[in-house]
Amino acid sequence: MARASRRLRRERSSEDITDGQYAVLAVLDRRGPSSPSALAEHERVSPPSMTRTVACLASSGLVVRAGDPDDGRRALVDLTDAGRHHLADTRRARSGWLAARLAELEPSQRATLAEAAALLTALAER
Amino acid sequence: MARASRRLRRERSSEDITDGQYAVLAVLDRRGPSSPSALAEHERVSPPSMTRTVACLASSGLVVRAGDPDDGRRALVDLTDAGRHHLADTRRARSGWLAARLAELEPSQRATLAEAAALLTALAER
DNA sequence: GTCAGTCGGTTAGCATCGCTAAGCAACTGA
DNA sequence: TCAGTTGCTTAGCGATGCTAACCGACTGAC
Repeated sequence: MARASRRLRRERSSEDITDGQYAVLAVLDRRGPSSPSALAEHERVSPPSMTRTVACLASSGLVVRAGDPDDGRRALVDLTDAGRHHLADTRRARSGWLAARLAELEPSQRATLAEAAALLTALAER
Repeated sequence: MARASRRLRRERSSEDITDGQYAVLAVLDRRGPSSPSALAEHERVSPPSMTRTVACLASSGLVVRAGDPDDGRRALVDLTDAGRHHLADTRRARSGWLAARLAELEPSQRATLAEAAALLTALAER
């Protein structure tokens, strides 16, 4: 996994958004506004790490932080329109190399990878 | 993959050897003495990064660097006895959590993960 | 034989990303 | 009302990745 991750990273080196930031944008897109701690738990990262990631996205204008009206401690992070567009652009850019590699595989091999991804996701939640 | 990696890392946080260092020890054990550049290529890492990893292992006495008698530029990295022992210890320590999680899966699911690992290894080599 | 170019490895220095410790403000319950 | 908890952030460290630049050893053309 580590070797594959490093190999993949090489293909994305020219992008202006990091891996962790992209993951957060994707989660916000799929799940809607989320609190920093919910994002941290989902990504299996400590709250301070998520604070930093969110701060970076916010300073780029891709997300906004809003206070929860019911609980002054709580914050809610949400995508901006710029964030949504950026997510779409990044998705397009990232699909290139990996999609080409996946296309070279047998359908059953792609299925194996998909199943393994689900297993790893479940494993990460233990 | 990123989430699973971070989850796994939590289980190893108390160890005295890092992930990359462990990987290098394992490669040396399996393949025998190797040059830094061969190690770097295998791990999909830049030569300077591997230099640092090897230097750290060497200063811990787990590997030794020897010059190639035929080519003065070349270096060969090899395990010391301490390195071999350390590798065995670390292997034992690391197997705990993951082995327990894997034991909870169906045999077919473990097979899926094994196949996926092979596919990812091949993918990393492209 | 020599000297320019290449090659393997390293050093220097930077960015990112993970963490823990500690702080602050908001909430909660005895 | 006030002590404890909770959610988030700030501060600061360590590990890991990179590129640029350097050095000594080799190689090949002359």
